[in-house]
Amino acid sequence: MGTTAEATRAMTAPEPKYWYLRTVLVRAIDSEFTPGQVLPNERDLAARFGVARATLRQALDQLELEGRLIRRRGIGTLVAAPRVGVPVASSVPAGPSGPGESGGGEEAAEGDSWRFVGSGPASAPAAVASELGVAAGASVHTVRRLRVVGGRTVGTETLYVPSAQDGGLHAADPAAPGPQDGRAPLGLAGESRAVELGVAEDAEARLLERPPGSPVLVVTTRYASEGRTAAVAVSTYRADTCRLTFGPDGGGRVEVGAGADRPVRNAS
Amino acid sequence: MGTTAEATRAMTAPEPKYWYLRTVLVRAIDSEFTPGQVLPNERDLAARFGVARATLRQALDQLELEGRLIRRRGIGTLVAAPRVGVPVASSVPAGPSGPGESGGGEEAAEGDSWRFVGSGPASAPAAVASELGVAAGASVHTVRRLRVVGGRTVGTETLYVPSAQDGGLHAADPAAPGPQDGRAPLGLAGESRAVELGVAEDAEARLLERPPGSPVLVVTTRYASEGRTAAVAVSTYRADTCRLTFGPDGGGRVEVGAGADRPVRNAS
DNA sequence: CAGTGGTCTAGACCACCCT
DNA sequence: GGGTGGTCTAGACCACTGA
Repeated sequence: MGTTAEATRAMTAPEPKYWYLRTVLVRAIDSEFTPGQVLPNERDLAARFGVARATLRQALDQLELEGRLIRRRGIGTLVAAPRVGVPVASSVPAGPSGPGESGGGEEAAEGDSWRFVGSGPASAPAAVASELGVAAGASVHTVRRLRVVGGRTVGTETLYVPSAQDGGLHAADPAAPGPQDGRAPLGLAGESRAVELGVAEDAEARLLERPPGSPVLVVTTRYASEGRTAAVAVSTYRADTCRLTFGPDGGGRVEVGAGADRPVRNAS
Repeated sequence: MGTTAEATRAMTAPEPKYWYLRTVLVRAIDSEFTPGQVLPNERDLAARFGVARATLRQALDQLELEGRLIRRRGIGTLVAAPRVGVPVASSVPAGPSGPGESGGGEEAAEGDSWRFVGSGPASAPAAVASELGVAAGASVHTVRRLRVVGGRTVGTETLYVPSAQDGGLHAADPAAPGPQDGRAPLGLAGESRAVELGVAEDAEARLLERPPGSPVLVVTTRYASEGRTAAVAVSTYRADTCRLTFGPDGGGRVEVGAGADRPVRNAS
């Protein structure tokens, strides 16, 4: 019984203990726990599995990275709810009954909005400068806002616009407190996006209510106008709680718990 | 001298050592090293900074997660090259001079293709089943392929198609070895995608030439036909080396080293 | 073989939360 | 105060690489 796992562990380059623990914990979480429930504390778990606490923590680190667990200092380790689907606008005009107050949501936990934080001039970071085609360190106009879903801050966004063109674009200032639609800031067409993994720096971590170093999904959006990049937005989303959704249908409404619960990656 | 950092460390909830180390290393990497260069070994670095090796490793873990470092057992710790931009097709018809052989790339390191791995029936994982609207565990047709960029395997993809409709769709089998275009498999419109963070399981880790538990970007694509989901594809991309690009322009060609080197996330 | 990163241990102290 | 997760240590052994 259960010899399968142990046999695997014995031969062919022994599986690390922490990876084995992760497997066991995944099964336990999926079958015997429900979201919000607290797991036994780390010292107990380590003792129960007969490993050092550091080894157990290595397994928990994995599960937290996968968004299956949430660890809170002073509280305990909780089973996480499925990730919330966060629409990343895709040039889709806000449909009838614009989002923000939900127009027929599937869950109670709606409420998708942007919260204005601040704006002002700043010297363009290297990457942004090259993207905008301005000199490195040149002064650009920035707008900072937060993405709030279901009362939780899940992301941040900084919009960079060359100071020169500010006048023309600022007319319909996109990130002002007002508009809560998921549409593209600025009345521009031809966006292109890139998504990659990053970690939250100090200031950002505070905004996202996470410790520094927490994984985030970094979305870089280029807004093109007349063939040139008119603005760049850099957004970061909590990787633990967010599933970014793209495309025509995902462009408007927050999905929570809808659709697949977990990414699937076991063929055969 | 350097009192700034230490003063910060002293007051206001002392910054963890590993986070401070990360900051120092980031600066060193960006200024004094070039991609491919090897760092001093962990024991030396730890001694140099006056910390335990485990603490230093915590800092290196962060940097590896950010894609700034690559650690190879038996070799050393290398400075990573900027992430490669991997186009995620967006229903854009392959332009003239279809991708695959490059039609005017900006770098020599081109070569973007899919490599067929295998196909066959499989019982649908829960999440896929619900997405396709079939019974959990129902038999579905699967196609597995690898994304190869510049000779390196950077991603995997598993396509799930309900067995019932197989006949009709299979006519233009999309994932067969032949077609190397970045276009959507199946001649379907109305895709929608979701991106989230995951970790590579054992089999997948081998395909991606990474240890189990490595972070991956999981892309779930729904292919709609006549308002219903006709197929689901689950792709995973190495989070350390990939920057996923979306949109009209990013839809065809691999960017490497083009554009921004690093995501920018320091407004102020 | 020597050198590297990967894993694991046993223990300590700290920061935070709740009662 | 008592319990929790977060950080850090000093040391050990293993697995892999390359000469």
